[in-house]
Amino acid sequence: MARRTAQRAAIRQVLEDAARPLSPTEILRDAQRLVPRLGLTTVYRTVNALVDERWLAPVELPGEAARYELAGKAHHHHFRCRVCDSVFDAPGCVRGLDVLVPRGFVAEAHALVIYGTCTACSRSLQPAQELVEHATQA
Amino acid sequence: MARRTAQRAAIRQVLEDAARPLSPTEILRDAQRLVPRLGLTTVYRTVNALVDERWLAPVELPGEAARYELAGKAHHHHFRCRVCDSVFDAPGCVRGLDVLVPRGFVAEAHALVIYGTCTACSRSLQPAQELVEHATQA
DNA sequence: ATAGGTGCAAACAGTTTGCATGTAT
DNA sequence: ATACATGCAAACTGTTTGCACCTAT
Repeated sequence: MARRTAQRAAIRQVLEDAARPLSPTEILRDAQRLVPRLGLTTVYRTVNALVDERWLAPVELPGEAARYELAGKAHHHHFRCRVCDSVFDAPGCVRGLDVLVPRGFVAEAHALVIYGTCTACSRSLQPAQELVEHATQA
Repeated sequence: MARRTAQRAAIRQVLEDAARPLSPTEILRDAQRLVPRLGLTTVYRTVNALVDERWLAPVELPGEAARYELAGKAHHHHFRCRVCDSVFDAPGCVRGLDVLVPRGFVAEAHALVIYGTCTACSRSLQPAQELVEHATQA
């Protein structure tokens, strides 16, 4: 990461502006508005480099592509909307995780993902669900 | 899953005997002791079928291949050993997850993975770590 | 006899790497 | 000028699919 290039600036910009963790393809899509010729390879290479230098933190999710967010945030977890597939930060943590750790095991870290419906999708889902039920009954 | 075949019997056997969730390759390795000609394709197909008919439950992990365990267990979570990469059940759950859910979001499910060192690896790690420190200092 | 199952090889998706070209320094 | 960065295409890994052969029913 020795040079200042347009693509790197664009990628950093996108991640700084992001309200939530982004996947490589999301980063590509957003950053291409700034640098249209940007390739997915460069996104991967840059993101990996930014993770290595601790500017980014990977947000890994069960059975899915990792998302990336700015490093250095306070300990938190993530919420994944099942409708729009977006991932959001869920600030805070819970106590008493120790009771889950089997005897003799040593816990060092944990990852928690909450699945559900985000605000925007809850709103637009209401009418959609009615339609589905309607269609199913008909 | 209409027919009773040697490979399916072997796969089921392995999963019934397993003390912890297994990945497709782990299933293959173990089941090949019973049916040497077994192929990975069949493991995938069978596992997927068993998940469809709710005999198996997938255990999906951040950034890793899914493991599979018998369905119908009580709600629980998982512990992943960073030394041997095995996954273990972590019985129980924690309360108070709701506080993490952003306002307006609707939570439906959650997944929790605890990372650390399992009993067996904690034991064998002690001498190994000393070796590492020794080597590093030297 | 025949529908269903198996295994190989090929297809696939997501990610990484090799290499020739381009560009910040 | 030159080392570093980019983008394409090819390689790779884990998983799925097509197809000819096999086998439980």
